[in-house]
Amino acid sequence: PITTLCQDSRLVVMKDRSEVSEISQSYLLGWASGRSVVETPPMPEGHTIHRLAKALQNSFGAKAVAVSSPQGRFSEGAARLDGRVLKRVEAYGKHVFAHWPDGDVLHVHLGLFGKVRWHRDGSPPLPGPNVRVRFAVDGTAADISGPTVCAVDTEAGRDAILARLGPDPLRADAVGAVAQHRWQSSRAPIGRLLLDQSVVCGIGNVYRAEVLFLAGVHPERTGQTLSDREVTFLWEESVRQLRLGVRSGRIVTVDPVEVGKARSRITREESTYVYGRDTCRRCGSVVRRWDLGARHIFACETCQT
DNA sequence: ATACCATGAACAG
DNA sequence: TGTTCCTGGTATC
Repeated sequence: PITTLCQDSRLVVMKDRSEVSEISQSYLLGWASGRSVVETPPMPEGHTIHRLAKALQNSFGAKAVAVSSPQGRFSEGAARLDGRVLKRVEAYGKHVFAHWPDGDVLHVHLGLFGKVRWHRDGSPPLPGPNVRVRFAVDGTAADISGPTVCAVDTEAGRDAILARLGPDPLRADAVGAVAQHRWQSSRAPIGRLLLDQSVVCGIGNVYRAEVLFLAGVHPERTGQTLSDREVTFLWEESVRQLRLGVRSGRIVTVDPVEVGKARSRITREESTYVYGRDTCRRCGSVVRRWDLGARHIFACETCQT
């Protein structure tokens, strides 16, 4: 049997490798090596980043952390932070900020390729050649590779980044009305506005397609044409979906009852109504796929008007 | 060995 | 709008 520790500390036991993909390909690693390894999904959206911040806080907060940069591209920053006590880790949208004494703030953005591998079995393996930064305390290590941003900043720098971000649906202090007002003031298509992190932050390409589907709104609709009811729904559904994502560690936007999976595992293919699909999970119509905002967008033109 | 693709975003013009 | 940067899994030769 293969035993793997999840990021949320659940222990999963699998019979063999074939069960790995059913449970979560990107979350469960280590079956080959016998190690307990957890990995963030590739191409993270806001929910993954909030989970990451919590995991870093839990494992390394209030501890003296060994910080290194095996890859070498963050050697200076690592040397600056190495051995110091990590105060607090927070997430805002898709950004992670790790706060250290004396106003140092490690800013990490995983971007499209960034990934975190956890080693919790007490003997972390040697880091791979692309590990930008490793956090290690006792037997636990977190390896960050491929981030688009990994830099030591200041508290003021962190504040400046927050200032150019829209409200984050996952933050308790988020003001949804700010995003709703921006949407209704814009002539840009709502499908573009949902990816614009200065309007609302944390939503990525999957949640964009799915939240628009759930609202019954076509991605090409101009922000200005959206009713109060529609923008309210879009915000509240973003909050709901992202929270579900934080809880489960994966994006599952379908209603399990609607798709007849109330009691069984929902596979990746079944987890969305339109994203990445050929046909609509609700009505069976052909899903249209095109480019919007330099990304693929998916929509059911029967369900979304 | 190589190509291609992806849940991101800054930047040039 | 197009280009660039970051990585690695899968498909194709």
